[in-house]
Amino acid sequence: MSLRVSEEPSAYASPSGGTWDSQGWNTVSDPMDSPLSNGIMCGVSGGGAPNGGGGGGVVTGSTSPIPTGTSMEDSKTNLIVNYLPQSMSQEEIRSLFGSIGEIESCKLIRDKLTGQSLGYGFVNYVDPKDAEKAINTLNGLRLQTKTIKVSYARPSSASIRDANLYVSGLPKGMGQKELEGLFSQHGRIITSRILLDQLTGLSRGVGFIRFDKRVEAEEAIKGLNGQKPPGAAEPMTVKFANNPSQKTSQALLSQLYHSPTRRFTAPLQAQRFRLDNLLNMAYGVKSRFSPVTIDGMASSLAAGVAAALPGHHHHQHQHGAGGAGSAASPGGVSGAAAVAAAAAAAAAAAASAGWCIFVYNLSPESDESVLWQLFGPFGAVTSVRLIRDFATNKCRGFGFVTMTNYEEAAMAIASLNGYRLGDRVLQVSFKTSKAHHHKA
DNA sequence: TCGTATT
Repeated sequence: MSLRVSEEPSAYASPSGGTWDSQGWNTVSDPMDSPLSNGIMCGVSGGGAPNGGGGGGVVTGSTSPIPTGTSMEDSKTNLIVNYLPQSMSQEEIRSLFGSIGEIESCKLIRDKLTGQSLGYGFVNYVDPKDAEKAINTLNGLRLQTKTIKVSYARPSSASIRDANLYVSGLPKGMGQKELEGLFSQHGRIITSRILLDQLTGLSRGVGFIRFDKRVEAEEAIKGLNGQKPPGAAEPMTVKFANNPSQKTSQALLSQLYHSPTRRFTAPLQAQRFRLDNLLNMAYGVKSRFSPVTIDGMASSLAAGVAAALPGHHHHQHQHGAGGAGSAASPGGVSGAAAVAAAAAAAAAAAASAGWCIFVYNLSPESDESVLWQLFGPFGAVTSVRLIRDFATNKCRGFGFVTMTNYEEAAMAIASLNGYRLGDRVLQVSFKTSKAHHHKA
């Protein structure tokens, strides 16, 4: 069975740079306004606002990290991590959660076709104490526009799949608690959310309910679809939610399919946007100023961009006659496949290179998570490294953070340099000795 | 009238 790719450019294949993962600076909170000690929501919350008052404010949802009413015998070390930023890789997750304790295994769930992150993953610790510590320290951590959720994973089984409901026609005045009250008679609710209008913050009258078990969701549909909520004038619609990622798979494939011929003919500027768009779609790489260079593919583009960047000490690449177009498919045998491979290579390079930032005047008690907390809200963080004293294992007062995108790194530096952390004033700058850091 | 929660 072959893959059918639409000939029509889909709305998602627009080269004009629009992405469904719209992350903007407007959603990045000012660190001055949210001290670290308040930036993390710990443990079991009694149902307070899950978004920490910041972020996009598009949705409201429950984030109780510990499954109530379930024995935890089988989930003392294995965690599920939800609401991960689109650009976060498995290795970044390992880096983040590895700062808590030894990890037995770690897996980011990806779309089978495109490799796109589905926004959640699993971290299994060796020691149950570390799993508990990860929930207490990392649940509610804000990374980019997301607030991650860290909770014990339920035992995997078919009965808990496809248990997510989409509800529309809710009274605008109905809140999350009332929504849960309505649905809880049919089973245990894992998450609920009501979508809010971006501008007004008011309910859009639609939401999601995820039950623990699919049978519970089925019963809820039977009992509530077409019913009027208490006091409501109109009936609501309750149905299974769309299966995620279908649309994005199509979009990426369509994008790849339409790319090859244009790669040869488009002017340089257009090609740069196209490459960026490809990266964006493939891995959520946002910036047009990625420091990545891809040998034989886009090195001249990258060099050209690099030359225009202040404070960028990137070493010069020899850009041969091939230039930007030289990586396109040989002989056009499999254009889409070639571009897909090139995009994958570019994205892999993007994931392993970046802008290295020097952070000075950290307290001896600091750990890696503080670096994630400080820099995560500004954009894609590839890795953090806290320098410790060999004997005491205490922080020697400095560390390094690698960020994927120049603009995000620059914004982080501008914002965090001089930031008061406890009784210390941080010094934050691009690392000066080397151009940028490549992970081993 | 649809965000990304079970390897």
